Amino acid sequence: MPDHRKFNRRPRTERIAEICRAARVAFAENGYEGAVIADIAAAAGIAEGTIYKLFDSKRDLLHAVIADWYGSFVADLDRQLASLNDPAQKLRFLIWHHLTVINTDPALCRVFFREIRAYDGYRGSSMYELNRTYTAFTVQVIEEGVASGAFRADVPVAMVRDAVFGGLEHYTWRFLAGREQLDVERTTQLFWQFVVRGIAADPTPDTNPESRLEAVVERLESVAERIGTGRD
Amino acid sequence: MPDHRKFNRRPRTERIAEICRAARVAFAENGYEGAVIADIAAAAGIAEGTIYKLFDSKRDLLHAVIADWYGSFVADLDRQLASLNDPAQKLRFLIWHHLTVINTDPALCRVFFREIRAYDGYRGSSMYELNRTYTAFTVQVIEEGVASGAFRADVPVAMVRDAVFGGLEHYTWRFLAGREQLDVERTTQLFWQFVVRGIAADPTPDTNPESRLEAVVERLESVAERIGTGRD
DNA sequence: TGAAGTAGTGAGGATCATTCATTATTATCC
DNA sequence: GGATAATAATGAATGATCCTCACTACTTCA
Repeated sequence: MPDHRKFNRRPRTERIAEICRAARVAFAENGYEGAVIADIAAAAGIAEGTIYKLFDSKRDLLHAVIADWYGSFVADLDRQLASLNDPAQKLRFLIWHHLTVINTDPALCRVFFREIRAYDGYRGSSMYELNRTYTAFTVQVIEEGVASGAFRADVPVAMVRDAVFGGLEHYTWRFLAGREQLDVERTTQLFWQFVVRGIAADPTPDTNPESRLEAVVERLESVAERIGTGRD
Repeated sequence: MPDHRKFNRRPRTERIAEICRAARVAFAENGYEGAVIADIAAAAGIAEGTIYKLFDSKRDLLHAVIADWYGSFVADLDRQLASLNDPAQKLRFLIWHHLTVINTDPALCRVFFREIRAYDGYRGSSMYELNRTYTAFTVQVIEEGVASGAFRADVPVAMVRDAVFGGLEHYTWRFLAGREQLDVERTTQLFWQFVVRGIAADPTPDTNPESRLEAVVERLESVAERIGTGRD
């Protein structure tokens, strides 16, 4: 006897999960704008209106999808970090981890970069909190390094955090946008070294003292100039 | 005698300029999505259709607006750079310049970050070329520094470029999004030092007189810094 | 068994970007 | 000066798409 039921009724949480699955595919394939609610509904086997019974808006649906994905890799980050001792090595791991996430799901990363962070209500949203939780690991590791003397005391922690995530994001855009390949290991190594060592040439150990003194005097002069001319 | 002419006919280039002006205001105030073509047309004193006679699409209009703005500060960057000698100082200037642009027109920067770079056809677009021209200055300066021995030979140039622009962008988001104030001078100084020196503790322990002298100068420099940025 | 509660529907409203047939104005040529 | 071509401008209509809402189907529980 065929099932003539017109409505396919499901428990709320399962329906939500089904919709999220369909939405994740749609957002990843077409981006936020390009994804169409009607298509997502069709893919989930329901009517358009049903989505709006469970989500406030298309943006709300996107947030649910991203939160789900984001949570999946934030979860056990602290456990993985705990197995490392050296702050510099921890920082290296965090860079590697971030690149791995990007490499694993570039499409969703792209949507996140484009739609979540720059969106009006971002600060104060749960997405923001989740992102803070994620980047807090990096902040913590840097502070740890400062405390242990491995990193300089005058490191602007928030700025370095943003240089790490902003830098990796920028660098990986050619991978996120085009078809270029991302070499996680190599990129990790290069970026990590840059962050830890900067770009200045290593101070030459045994140059003659006079030239070093000269360099010091030059710096003094520039100090004097700054004081003298005051604010430009 | 009143002018009964129904159409207000203008030369093509002037009309384009008028539309761009109105569009720039609209995009800055409401973002790309939020800006409405009908409103832009009204502000420019024309009918909706006229915009589509001069621009292919809303996105095309956005590109025109951004290109115009972008070009205005890329133009004389090389002239300004030429007045500096030291690669490190040039790098400092580029960071300062970028922060100044952000500080001067945060609304348009926001639209640029959100809409242009992440957009599908970005690579290969004229926007992309313009951006390359802009960031090429940074690449050039870093390469110059490598050649002169001021920067290490193994510096991953493209990566540092992206760390600079990506890092500054990330860092300034709190300013672009909220109402927080951006301290250009201080941010320049901190970020520049981070890029040049990295975050690792200086390897040379202060046993010999010269390095102790250096430490003293560092303290002097930080005094000068405090004096320099002491206002506001 | 019927009433209350919950899940689901899909046509229609609202908002825009975009098109196009048409009209108005200017330039050109005889 | 008038006809004609070229150009500028119009605004109503189109279509895509998010979202609402009055209503229907199913489930549970008294």
